Amino acid sequence: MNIHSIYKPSEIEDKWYQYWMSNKYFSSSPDTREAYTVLIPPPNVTGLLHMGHMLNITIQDVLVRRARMLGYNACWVPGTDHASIATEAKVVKLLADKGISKSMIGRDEFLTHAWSWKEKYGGIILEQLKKLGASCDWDRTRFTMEPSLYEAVIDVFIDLYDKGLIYRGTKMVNWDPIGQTTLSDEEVVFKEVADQLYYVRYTGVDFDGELIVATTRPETIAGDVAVCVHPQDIRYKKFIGKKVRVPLIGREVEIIADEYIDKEFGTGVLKVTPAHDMNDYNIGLRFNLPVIDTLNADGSISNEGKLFIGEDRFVAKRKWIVQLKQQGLLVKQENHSHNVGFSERTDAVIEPRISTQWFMDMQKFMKRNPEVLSSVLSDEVRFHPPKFKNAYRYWIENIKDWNISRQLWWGHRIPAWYNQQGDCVVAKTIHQAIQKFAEKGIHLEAKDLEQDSDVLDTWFSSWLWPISVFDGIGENANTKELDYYYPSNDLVTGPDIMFFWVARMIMSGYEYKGKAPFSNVYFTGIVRDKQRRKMSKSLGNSPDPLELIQKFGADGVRMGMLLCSPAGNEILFDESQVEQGRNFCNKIWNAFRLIQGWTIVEEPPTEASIQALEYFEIRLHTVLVENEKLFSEFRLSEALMSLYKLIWDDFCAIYLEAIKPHFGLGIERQTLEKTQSLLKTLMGMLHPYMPFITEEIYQALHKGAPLNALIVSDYPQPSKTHEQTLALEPMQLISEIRNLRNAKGFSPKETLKIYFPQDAWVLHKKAALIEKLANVVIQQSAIHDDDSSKFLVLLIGKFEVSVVIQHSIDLDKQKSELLKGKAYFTGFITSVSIKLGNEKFLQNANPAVVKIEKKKLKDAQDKLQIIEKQLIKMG
RNA sequence: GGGAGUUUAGCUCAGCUGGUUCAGAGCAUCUGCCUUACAAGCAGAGGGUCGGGGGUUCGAACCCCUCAACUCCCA
Repeated sequence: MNIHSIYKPSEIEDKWYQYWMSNKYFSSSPDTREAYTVLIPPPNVTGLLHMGHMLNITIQDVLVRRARMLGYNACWVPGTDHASIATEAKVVKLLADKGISKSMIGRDEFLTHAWSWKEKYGGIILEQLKKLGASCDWDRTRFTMEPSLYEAVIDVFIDLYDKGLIYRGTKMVNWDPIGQTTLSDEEVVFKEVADQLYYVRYTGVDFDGELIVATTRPETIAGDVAVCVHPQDIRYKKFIGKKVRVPLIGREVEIIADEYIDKEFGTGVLKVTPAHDMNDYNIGLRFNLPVIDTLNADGSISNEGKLFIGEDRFVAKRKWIVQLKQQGLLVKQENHSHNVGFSERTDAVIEPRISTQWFMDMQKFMKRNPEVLSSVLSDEVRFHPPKFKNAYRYWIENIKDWNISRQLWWGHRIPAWYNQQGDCVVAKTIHQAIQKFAEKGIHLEAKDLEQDSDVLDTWFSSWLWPISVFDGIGENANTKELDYYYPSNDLVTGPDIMFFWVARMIMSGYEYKGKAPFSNVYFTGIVRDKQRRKMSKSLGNSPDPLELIQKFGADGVRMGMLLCSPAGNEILFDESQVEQGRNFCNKIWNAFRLIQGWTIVEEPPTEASIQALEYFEIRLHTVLVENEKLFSEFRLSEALMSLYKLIWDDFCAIYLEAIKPHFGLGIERQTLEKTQSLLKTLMGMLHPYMPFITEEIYQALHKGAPLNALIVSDYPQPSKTHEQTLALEPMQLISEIRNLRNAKGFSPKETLKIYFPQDAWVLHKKAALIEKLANVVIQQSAIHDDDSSKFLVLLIGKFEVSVVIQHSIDLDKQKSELLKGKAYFTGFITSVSIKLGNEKFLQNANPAVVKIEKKKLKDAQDKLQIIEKQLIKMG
């Protein structure tokens, strides 16, 4: 058989993906088996596959494929998220390039453009996932804005409104001047910014002198309605109740006092601008101050701003500074760094802004659903790693009302209707709205009504994902599928959306299903480059995932990503990791080639084959048991590593080398068949991680006609008959003989003679294996030669192994090595003896520990004795 | 400003309730090998005062205190 010596993933990957798809192996429908459900964190329709997805999807696929092989009815639901702000921004830009604005074309036409954009680009990311091998049930692909999911969101809104959990209110909210919409608190990202602190003169009106106010935002001075000092501040106590003049504007405002003021900050005097700062707004409420909004929605100065009207806020800021300087009103400026909020989506600097929005009353919601917190604290919903529980708890305990309206068109339109007087009802259709108005005693017609023009926060749809993908919520709920698949099992996502999404899914789960939507949440790390920088488009430090797959193969990439990504840790991506994955594929490929190339002879298995098999089966059993435990703890990378070592070291380097026939000879039938079956088992164990190469080899071993494809065959189970422990001495002996060859420069081709005593039964049991792997011949009788220059002695456990040497050896070096050993064991014996001589140790330590210490002492004494005997022989 | 976490080999990380000869793994490095599956390979080796200091204990990488550095979250 002629198989290429280099594994070529591109030649087989598409073939197997097609095969799995056409055989419907990914699809799931309810049956008598137990369900195993995973919901994809829906990527944005605007998104392209990046390294974060690669990691995330790989982990999910490993879990899903493993569950499928374990006999669960595995269901992995894919889909995408409409991403209001991001998508709308893309479409707006696309239209702007053609000279078209939203207001020119109106809502309906804009949405037509948005939909066609979605149709064109929205599916790209899902196609990319297929290249990675994702075994999603593609027939179940959902989109958060498709009709039934849209309807579910609207129904939930109405339901929560009717329950009194949603209200409309006027509050200070986060305003994104670029997206021109409000944002929830979670969508604001605070960053440390190096800025200037400006000291500005406010001259007294009814007193001589002035107050100096330190501010970072001179452009909002026009909105000042007071200045405020601390009531206990002796510097300013005398001015409280007097008036100052607002610089450049001339407005007279009062000097008020409030505990909120930090006496140490700046001059201890704060200018109060309720329209543009959360804290100022609160002070304004306490003192019943007016609100002067000096900014427009797009961040330019409004008419109320008096100066530089229409200029952008940042331009206006510079102009204000110049003007203040010219008028001698700027005392000084100094460097000052502070935290500034940015829009998560558009990166615009957020403006606090008073506006009327829809909110969800979270305090009330949490009172109805205390399990949202308790389930996580009690591990009913387990976080991996658990350290994220703290952050979750803090967030829930300090939860703020959720601003759910967005001033956008792309999204779920809020089902609220207003008449010309501004009265409002919440209803699914205009007809129902008319009816609800009628119930209030207001009679009107459709033409008198207008629907709220805003849409809902994207997360207000994603939080229903675990239920809505099964059409399990809303007026037309069909609970047949939901009852079977809900709750899902494991959720894999990044810690950055713990509040946005994970927490809220738990909320909707309890509100609508009375239980959490999943049992495990696995938080992946954030993928960074070697310099610990986040992977980002602007830095250009992210490799193109598809190119990576092209170059290293999907299996190689999957393995590379997984090897270095324990749960919750950051993963520092480097191409060398994927290279390791590729090399591993090649190794497996060549093991397969070797086996396929053998010719059969009708002979019983050799001793070496039998012994190698005994060794390997114990290792196999151990790793299978180990893997079960590691999987239960979501320690995927460790499980993979142990599998890597099992295949590379135990299977290839030891087992295959031991059974390998000498050149020109054939393999015993029974050994070959056993070996093929072992390789099948290994392919099964590895399949969840590296689906393509394992399916290829598995099928080839079955000559293309297996009973079941590997993807749906049984996951290997540890056998009960291999509980014995692995005797390490033979392996140690092999390794020491090889080491000796290396150190002394003996050729691996030269067969050495060795001898070990009859009572060294652990070695005798593996005699044939030792002979083959170490290239030695074991002598049956002791080597009688007083000339110690003719042989070397190795200490294996407590057995002396003599190696006959034809070459002259360096006796002094040999002796000094023995002396080193002597010193070590003498020291060791001393320290253990002291421990065992210590009354307190004997009293306090666990008896088992004492026993172990005694054994350690005995072993060390034996070894020391052997070394000493050796030294005496050498003279 | 408040909170959480991290610090173990050159790099990325394991190390469970303090006790096996416990200081580990992979990668990288170095040495020797193109040995008939694989140089994307084989056989070996070296490498760490477990961030610093103090304490508790018969015994500390592990528990406590303190200092330092880094990361994340919240305001």
